[in-house]
Amino acid sequence: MQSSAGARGGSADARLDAVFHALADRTRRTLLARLAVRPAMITELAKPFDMSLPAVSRHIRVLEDAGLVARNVDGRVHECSLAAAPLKRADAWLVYYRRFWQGNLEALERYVDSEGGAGRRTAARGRHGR
Amino acid sequence: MQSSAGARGGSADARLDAVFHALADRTRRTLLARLAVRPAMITELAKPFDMSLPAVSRHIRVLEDAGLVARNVDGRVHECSLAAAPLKRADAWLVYYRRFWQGNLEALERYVDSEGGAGRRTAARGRHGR
DNA sequence: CCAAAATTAAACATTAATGTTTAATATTAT
DNA sequence: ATAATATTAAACATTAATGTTTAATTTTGG
Repeated sequence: MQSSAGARGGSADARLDAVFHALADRTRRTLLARLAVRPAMITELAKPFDMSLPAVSRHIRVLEDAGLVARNVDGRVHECSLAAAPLKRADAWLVYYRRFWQGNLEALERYVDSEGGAGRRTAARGRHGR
Repeated sequence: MQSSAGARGGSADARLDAVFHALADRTRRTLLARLAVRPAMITELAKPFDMSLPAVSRHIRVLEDAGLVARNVDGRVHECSLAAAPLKRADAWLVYYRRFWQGNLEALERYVDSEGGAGRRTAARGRHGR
């Protein structure tokens, strides 16, 4: 697979940085949700937002750079579509922590035992103030 | 209980923003991985990093604000521990897109089924027997 | 009491992220 | 050829994010 436009290029860490950063914005998440329905062009994607077209255009660019959006230029129209592969990466990162909230204590206990650690449960620990 | 620093407070969107933003940094992801092993105090957490202690302290604060780290102050020592609940939120967001990379319809079915609880929809029940 | 230890607060310097508005660039349609 | 479309590029203004270094603050061990 060649390195074309978005997503690739950096280390695994840099790629995760890009993906999580792309997801850390409501507008961009909304764009992804929209693209999950079906592909659309920039103007169309921008319509629902109370924001200038260039601004949305750049949000899409961020998504594209993270590899989350693929772009197919046809004349003056740029058709964007969802490219979920990088989400798989995010999911793969996340899966490691799933055991901490799934209540699957067996896996956690097994792990803690193997570490011989002073592990405690990670539910809601004490409050804190500052 | 006042709404102090961590996690809650904002809208679902704001919370997701905070979580994804917190994850969009290698240092912070490394901190979480470390805390997944066992709780630790700030100084201890900072040691492995080639960065000043205050800098790490602030990374931890970002994680705390996202609700990903719980802090238990004991004297001058702040013991931090992983609080994975917000990751569940991120995971819940992500799961919607899982079908886009899993290529099979089982994932979609799993998703639709898991809609049960609050907003259950019966549409795709028993579509394609398996 | 006093110095060491554990942390955060302050004060700064830099760079990244976001939005806006106003061009500039291609493409198409008339 | 022109004008209308679809998009990005530029130029700016602002605010957020990160790091550093140098104080404060609060505890704790002697």
